[in-house]
Amino acid sequence: MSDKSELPIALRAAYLAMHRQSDAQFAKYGVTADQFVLLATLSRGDALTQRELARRMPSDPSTVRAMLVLLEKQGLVERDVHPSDSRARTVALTAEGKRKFRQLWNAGESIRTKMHEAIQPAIVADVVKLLTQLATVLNGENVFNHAQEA
Amino acid sequence: MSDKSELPIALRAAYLAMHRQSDAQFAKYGVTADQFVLLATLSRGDALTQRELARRMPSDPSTVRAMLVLLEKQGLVERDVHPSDSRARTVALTAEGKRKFRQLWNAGESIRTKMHEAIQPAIVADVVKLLTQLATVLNGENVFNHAQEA
DNA sequence: GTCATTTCGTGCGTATACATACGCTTTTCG
DNA sequence: CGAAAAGCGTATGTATACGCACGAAATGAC
Repeated sequence: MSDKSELPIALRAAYLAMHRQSDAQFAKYGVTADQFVLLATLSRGDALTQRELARRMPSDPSTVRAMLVLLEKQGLVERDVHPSDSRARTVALTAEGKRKFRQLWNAGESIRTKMHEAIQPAIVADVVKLLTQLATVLNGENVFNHAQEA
Repeated sequence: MSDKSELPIALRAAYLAMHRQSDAQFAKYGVTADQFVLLATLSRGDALTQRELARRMPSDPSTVRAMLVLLEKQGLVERDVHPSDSRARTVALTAEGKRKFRQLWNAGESIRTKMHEAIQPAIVADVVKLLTQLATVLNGENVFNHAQEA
């Protein structure tokens, strides 16, 4: 209880449960839970570079590349050369990608609803803030001061 | 905000941050974050079948098998035939596995501490309960009644 | 007792997650 | 201007995560 092991365990169990359910739900539409995350990220900021897309997911650039290759084959995303930076490539949803994402969004509603059933509505915002702080602290930047790091 | 997308996003971000930090921390000892989870689970219930081990992690049996093969090569776990069920195999930590786990536990202390810095001590137990409920609901069993499922 | 069902471990295939190294541009700075 | 540094995408390798199918053993139904 005070061995501090419960929080990591519970976080892992919750995430894996969500991921599994999402995969199962989205499988009917031929995409994975993580592909959904990518499509959702794109739908909220079109024409991102692969790097920026990876940063926002958040995920690894080389992972994102592999996902983009698959999604491109499915015709859901499109990659073009960056207008000003010839190193970079911009990524955007295709028309079909946007359509598919709307479908997926609806298909995922039951999962989002389930998750909100587990938490009292009044504290959902607090939980979100808390999880975000958890991520922030773990990623190294102290919440209270952005100062020195060993 | 009320589109219910923030909670899944925050949960994902928090878990991935924890996983990355754990991997980085444990890499010095030649094991991964997930291998640590497996070793920890074994240390709390020795001589489990592979199935039971997978159930407790929680993880997929075929994933666990792959991990066991690697850990066996490292001499951290040992598999024997089950005394009464010749289909099953029991898994247990070796002496070196126990030693290694103690090392890993200490190495992980900074991460557990970091996580607890992000959450007020008074509500840690609530957060754990909440995450556990999240997992329970997602895994299908309603929290309030264990009744009919479509 | 026999046979259908369930359960256990395994093997295979696909998709993520990440580290690392590499080639190529862009930017920076002397 | 020109060399060094940093940034972007790519390719490869390892470890998870999971579904699915298989053979073998245990369990149930009758």
